[in-house]
Amino acid sequence: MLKYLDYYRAHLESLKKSPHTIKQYCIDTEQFLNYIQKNNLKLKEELDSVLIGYKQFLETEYTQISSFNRKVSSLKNFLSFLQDRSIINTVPDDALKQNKLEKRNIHPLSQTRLDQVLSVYLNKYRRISDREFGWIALRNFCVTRVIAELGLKPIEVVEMKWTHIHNNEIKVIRTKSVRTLSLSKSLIDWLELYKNETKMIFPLCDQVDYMWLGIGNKKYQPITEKTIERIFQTISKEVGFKVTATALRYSKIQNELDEKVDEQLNLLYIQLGYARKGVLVERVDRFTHES
DNA sequence: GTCTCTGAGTTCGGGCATGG
DNA sequence: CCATGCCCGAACTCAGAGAC
Repeated sequence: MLKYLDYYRAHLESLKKSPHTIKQYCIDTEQFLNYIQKNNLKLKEELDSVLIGYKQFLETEYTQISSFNRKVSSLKNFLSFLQDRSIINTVPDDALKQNKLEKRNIHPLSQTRLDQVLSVYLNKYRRISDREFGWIALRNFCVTRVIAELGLKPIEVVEMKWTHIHNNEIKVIRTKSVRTLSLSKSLIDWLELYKNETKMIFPLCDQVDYMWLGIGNKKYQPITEKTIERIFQTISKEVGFKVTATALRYSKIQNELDEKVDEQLNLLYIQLGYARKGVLVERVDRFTHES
């Protein structure tokens, strides 16, 4: 049964699908084939009932509708691959309908919690006398400040470069877009301080444009998203509740919304790096104001 | 215009490796 | 030992395109 998986992978590769897609499709397909095997089902003869059972399995397994839909989507792709090779007769596409997305609430951080989060590395920085660890605390504080203030995603943070900053503005450069955000006076001062401290630790840092450097086994290399993730893991442990970069980003969006009126949404979605207004509107819809 | 699906990219958690 | 990179599987998010 699992031999189909190898054929399928070769098929996807021949279509020059991106490695991400191939990987995800194969994970999904392997899961499907394992399900059939474990339950002693026949793919060809019992396809309709297999699909009914499998959809139920997915539904109970994945509470996120978007995840469920992604699984169904790749299952559909796999089944039409089988159909093209006459391994199955038909792809019953009504059995492969995606579920409707329902709204899930986003809980932005309260101001109190936001302050707690920001103060973790600030306090460390003030407390620590060791030169290197002090610098790390300063770096991590600046990273959290940047995310809280600019609402950046982790990937956008690790790609920040000094030359993207001009006066009080920073350009956030993505594959297909650039947006310019303004920096507060306070943030500029912190970044300036961080830059000077960095020079003390890394004498040659002038030759590196990346803003956020690592101190471990890869000196003079920019940190990765993983390090950002770990910064938030540490913060979570200290404050006693779970906080992620995404939560900070959403909190920033909500703060912006509180200040801006509806018609300015148009500007806001560009500023926050959404390609369409719809995405932001959907997100806004999910905010709850209980906190 | 708005909704749906798809392909691709990002985030997350956790294990292991490495250089200081 | 620490910080952090690298890798993996899995979940989640996003954007383009086509359907309605």
